[in-house]
Amino acid sequence: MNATATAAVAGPTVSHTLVADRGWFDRSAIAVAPDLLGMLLVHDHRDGPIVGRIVEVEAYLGPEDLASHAARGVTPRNAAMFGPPGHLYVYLIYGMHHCLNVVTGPGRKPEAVLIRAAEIIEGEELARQRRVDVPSHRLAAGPGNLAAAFDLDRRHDGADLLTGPVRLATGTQPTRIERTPRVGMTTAGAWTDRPLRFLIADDRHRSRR
DNA sequence: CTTATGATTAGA
DNA sequence: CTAATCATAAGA
Repeated sequence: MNATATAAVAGPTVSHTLVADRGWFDRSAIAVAPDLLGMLLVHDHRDGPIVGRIVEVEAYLGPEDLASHAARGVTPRNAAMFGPPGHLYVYLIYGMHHCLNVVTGPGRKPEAVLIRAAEIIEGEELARQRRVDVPSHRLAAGPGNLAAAFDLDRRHDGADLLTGPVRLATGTQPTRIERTPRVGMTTAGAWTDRPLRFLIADDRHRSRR
Protein backbone atom coordinates (compact mmCIF):
# COMPACT_ATOMS: atom_id res chain seq x y z
CA MET A 1 0.00 0.00 0.00
CA ASN A 2 1.33 3.42 0.91
CA ALA A 3 4.93 4.14 1.66
CA THR A 4 4.68 5.44 5.17
CA ALA A 5 6.54 6.10 8.38
CA THR A 6 5.23 5.24 11.78
CA ALA A 7 4.16 8.19 13.88
CA ALA A 8 1.74 8.77 16.68
CA VAL A 9 -0.70 11.52 15.93
CA ALA A 10 -3.96 13.09 16.88
CA GLY A 11 -5.30 12.12 20.22
CA PRO A 12 -6.77 9.11 21.94
CA THR A 13 -9.57 7.95 19.66
CA VAL A 14 -7.48 7.61 16.52
CA SER A 15 -4.22 5.80 15.93
CA HIS A 16 -2.85 5.70 12.42
CA THR A 17 0.14 6.00 10.13
CA LEU A 18 1.13 9.22 8.40
CA VAL A 19 1.99 9.39 4.74
CA ALA A 20 5.64 10.39 4.90
CA ASP A 21 6.80 9.77 1.36
CA ARG A 22 6.71 12.47 -1.29
CA GLY A 23 6.81 9.77 -3.93
CA TRP A 24 3.30 8.77 -2.93
CA PHE A 25 2.07 12.11 -4.31
CA ASP A 26 4.35 12.02 -7.33
CA ARG A 27 1.80 10.33 -9.59
CA SER A 28 -1.03 11.52 -11.80
CA ALA A 29 -4.06 12.87 -9.96
CA ILE A 30 -6.18 10.20 -11.60
CA ALA A 31 -4.14 7.58 -9.72
CA VAL A 32 -3.92 9.46 -6.42
CA ALA A 33 -7.61 10.39 -6.29
CA PRO A 34 -9.09 6.92 -5.70
CA ASP A 35 -6.27 6.08 -3.30
CA LEU A 36 -7.25 9.05 -1.14
CA LEU A 37 -10.71 7.59 -0.55
CA GLY A 38 -10.85 6.08 2.92
CA MET A 39 -7.67 7.84 3.99
CA LEU A 40 -7.59 10.33 6.85
CA LEU A 41 -7.17 14.07 6.54
CA VAL A 42 -5.55 15.36 9.73
CA HIS A 43 -5.35 18.98 10.81
CA ASP A 44 -3.24 19.51 13.91
CA HIS A 45 -5.20 22.60 14.85
CA ARG A 46 -3.88 24.71 17.71
CA ASP A 47 -7.06 23.93 19.64
CA GLY A 48 -6.76 20.20 18.99
CA PRO A 49 -6.76 17.66 16.18
CA ILE A 50 -9.48 17.54 13.55
CA VAL A 51 -9.54 14.24 11.67
CA GLY A 52 -11.81 13.11 8.86
CA ARG A 53 -12.12 10.10 6.60
CA ILE A 54 -12.10 11.22 2.95
CA VAL A 55 -15.17 9.98 1.07
CA GLU A 56 -15.29 12.13 -2.09
CA VAL A 57 -12.61 13.64 -4.36
CA GLU A 58 -12.11 14.98 -7.88
CA ALA A 59 -9.03 14.71 -10.11
CA TYR A 60 -7.79 17.69 -12.16
CA LEU A 61 -5.39 16.57 -14.83
CA GLY A 62 -3.03 19.41 -15.75
CA PRO A 63 -2.89 22.21 -18.34
CA GLU A 64 -4.78 20.27 -21.02
CA ASP A 65 -7.71 19.71 -18.64
CA LEU A 66 -9.95 22.69 -19.45
CA ALA A 67 -11.70 22.37 -16.09
CA SER A 68 -8.45 22.84 -14.19
CA HIS A 69 -7.12 26.14 -12.94
CA ALA A 70 -3.83 24.99 -14.46
CA ALA A 71 -5.32 25.33 -17.94
CA ARG A 72 -4.64 29.07 -17.96
CA GLY A 73 -1.01 28.79 -16.94
CA VAL A 74 0.73 29.87 -13.74
CA THR A 75 -0.79 32.78 -11.82
CA PRO A 76 -0.20 33.94 -8.25
CA ARG A 77 -3.33 32.10 -7.20
CA ASN A 78 -2.61 28.67 -8.65
CA ALA A 79 1.19 28.74 -8.20
CA ALA A 80 1.07 25.91 -5.65
CA MET A 81 -0.23 23.58 -8.36
CA PHE A 82 2.94 24.19 -10.33
CA GLY A 83 5.13 23.41 -7.35
CA PRO A 84 6.29 20.00 -6.11
CA PRO A 85 3.79 17.22 -5.28
CA GLY A 86 2.58 16.71 -1.73
CA HIS A 87 1.65 20.32 -1.02
CA LEU A 88 -1.75 21.97 -0.61
CA TYR A 89 -3.45 24.22 -3.11
CA VAL A 90 -6.14 26.23 -1.30
CA TYR A 91 -8.19 28.94 -2.98
CA LEU A 92 -11.25 31.07 -2.35
CA ILE A 93 -14.28 30.57 -4.56
CA TYR A 94 -17.42 32.70 -4.90
CA GLY A 95 -15.96 35.16 -2.43
CA MET A 96 -16.83 32.99 0.56
CA HIS A 97 -15.80 29.36 0.33
CA HIS A 98 -12.37 27.78 0.36
CA CYS A 99 -11.45 24.66 -1.57
CA LEU A 100 -8.72 22.22 -0.52
CA ASN A 101 -6.56 20.43 -3.07
CA VAL A 102 -3.70 17.99 -2.83
CA VAL A 103 -1.05 18.78 -5.45
CA THR A 104 0.17 15.67 -7.28
CA GLY A 105 2.57 14.92 -10.13
CA PRO A 106 3.99 13.35 -12.04
CA GLY A 107 6.96 15.62 -11.46
CA ARG A 108 6.05 19.25 -11.79
CA LYS A 109 3.00 18.58 -13.92
CA PRO A 110 0.30 20.77 -12.35
CA GLU A 111 -2.23 18.11 -11.41
CA ALA A 112 -4.29 18.12 -8.22
CA VAL A 113 -7.06 16.35 -6.33
CA LEU A 114 -9.93 18.37 -4.85
CA ILE A 115 -11.09 16.98 -1.50
CA ARG A 116 -14.87 17.28 -1.64
CA ALA A 117 -16.18 15.51 1.45
CA ALA A 118 -15.14 13.68 4.60
CA GLU A 119 -16.59 11.97 7.64
CA ILE A 120 -15.35 13.78 10.75
CA ILE A 121 -14.08 11.12 13.13
CA GLU A 122 -12.26 13.27 15.64
CA GLY A 123 -12.53 16.90 16.72
CA GLU A 124 -16.18 17.20 15.79
CA GLU A 125 -16.70 19.79 18.47
CA LEU A 126 -13.92 21.92 16.98
CA ALA A 127 -15.29 21.49 13.49
CA ARG A 128 -18.70 22.60 14.69
CA GLN A 129 -17.35 25.97 15.76
CA ARG A 130 -17.63 27.01 12.13
CA ARG A 131 -20.51 24.70 11.17
CA VAL A 132 -23.32 25.28 13.63
CA ASP A 133 -26.51 23.27 13.56
CA VAL A 134 -25.63 20.83 10.83
CA PRO A 135 -26.16 17.09 11.11
CA SER A 136 -22.95 15.07 11.44
CA HIS A 137 -23.14 13.66 7.94
CA ARG A 138 -23.17 17.20 6.49
CA LEU A 139 -20.39 18.63 8.63
CA ALA A 140 -17.74 18.26 5.94
CA ALA A 141 -19.94 17.46 2.92
CA GLY A 142 -18.94 19.63 -0.05
CA PRO A 143 -15.56 21.34 -0.60
CA GLY A 144 -16.54 24.66 1.00
CA ASN A 145 -18.04 22.96 4.02
CA LEU A 146 -15.03 20.69 4.38
CA ALA A 147 -12.61 23.61 4.43
CA ALA A 148 -14.78 25.35 7.02
CA ALA A 149 -15.00 22.22 9.20
CA PHE A 150 -11.22 21.78 9.11
CA ASP A 151 -10.64 25.55 9.54
CA LEU A 152 -8.54 25.74 6.39
CA ASP A 153 -8.06 28.81 4.21
CA ARG A 154 -5.47 30.52 2.06
CA ARG A 155 -3.03 30.65 4.93
CA HIS A 156 -2.62 26.94 4.22
CA ASP A 157 -2.02 27.45 0.50
CA GLY A 158 1.30 25.82 -0.40
CA ALA A 159 1.64 24.02 2.95
CA ASP A 160 3.65 20.81 2.81
CA LEU A 161 1.63 17.69 3.66
CA LEU A 162 4.81 15.99 4.87
CA THR A 163 5.52 18.77 7.36
CA GLY A 164 2.08 19.66 8.69
CA PRO A 165 -0.01 21.03 10.25
CA VAL A 166 -2.18 19.36 7.62
CA ARG A 167 -1.31 15.74 6.87
CA LEU A 168 -2.66 12.53 5.42
CA ALA A 169 -2.75 9.18 7.14
CA THR A 170 -3.78 5.63 6.36
CA GLY A 171 -7.41 4.85 7.01
CA THR A 172 -9.82 2.09 6.08
CA GLN A 173 -10.13 0.82 2.52
CA PRO A 174 -13.45 1.59 0.85
CA THR A 175 -15.52 -1.42 -0.14
CA ARG A 176 -16.71 0.02 -3.43
CA ILE A 177 -15.79 3.14 -5.39
CA GLU A 178 -18.20 5.08 -7.58
CA ARG A 179 -17.22 7.44 -10.45
CA THR A 180 -19.16 10.36 -11.93
CA PRO A 181 -18.38 13.55 -13.88
CA ARG A 182 -17.01 16.43 -11.82
CA VAL A 183 -19.41 18.85 -10.14
CA GLY A 184 -19.88 22.46 -11.26
CA MET A 185 -18.27 22.19 -14.68
CA THR A 186 -19.57 24.61 -17.31
CA THR A 187 -17.04 25.51 -19.99
CA ALA A 188 -14.71 22.55 -19.93
CA GLY A 189 -15.61 21.19 -23.36
CA ALA A 190 -14.95 17.48 -23.69
CA TRP A 191 -13.55 17.44 -20.16
CA THR A 192 -16.93 18.26 -18.67
CA ASP A 193 -18.26 14.74 -18.81
CA ARG A 194 -15.16 12.74 -18.00
CA PRO A 195 -15.72 10.61 -14.86
CA LEU A 196 -13.06 12.20 -12.68
CA ARG A 197 -15.08 12.39 -9.47
CA PHE A 198 -14.54 9.46 -7.11
CA LEU A 199 -16.78 8.59 -4.16
CA ILE A 200 -17.08 5.81 -1.64
CA ALA A 201 -20.28 4.11 -2.76
CA ASP A 202 -23.32 4.55 -0.53
CA ASP A 203 -21.51 6.77 1.94
CA ARG A 204 -23.84 9.25 3.59
CA HIS A 205 -21.07 11.79 4.20
CA ARG A 206 -20.79 12.76 0.53
CA SER A 207 -21.80 16.18 -0.84
CA ARG A 208 -25.36 16.71 -2.00
CA ARG A 209 -24.80 17.05 -5.73
C1' DC B 1 -8.29 51.25 -13.67
C1' DT B 2 -12.71 48.52 -14.64
C1' DT B 3 -15.26 44.47 -14.95
C1' DA B 4 -16.92 39.64 -15.27
C1' DT B 5 -16.88 35.53 -12.99
C1' DG B 6 -16.32 31.19 -10.34
C1' DA B 7 -13.82 23.33 -8.89
C1' DT B 8 -20.16 26.74 -3.80
C1' DT B 9 -23.88 26.86 -0.69
C1' DA B 10 -28.36 27.48 1.51
C1' DG B 11 -32.72 28.58 0.92
C1' DA B 12 -37.22 29.96 -1.68
C1' DC C 1 -34.21 29.04 -9.37
C1' DT C 2 -31.26 32.96 -7.14
C1' DA C 3 -28.47 35.73 -3.79
C1' DA C 4 -24.46 36.10 -1.24
C1' DT C 5 -19.69 38.10 -1.68
C1' DC C 6 -14.83 39.14 -3.27
C1' DA C 7 -10.14 37.72 -4.93
C1' DT C 8 -8.59 37.10 -9.26
C1' DA C 9 -7.50 37.51 -14.09
C1' DA C 10 -8.23 39.64 -18.21
C1' DG C 11 -9.20 43.59 -20.84
C1' DA C 12 -9.22 48.81 -21.81
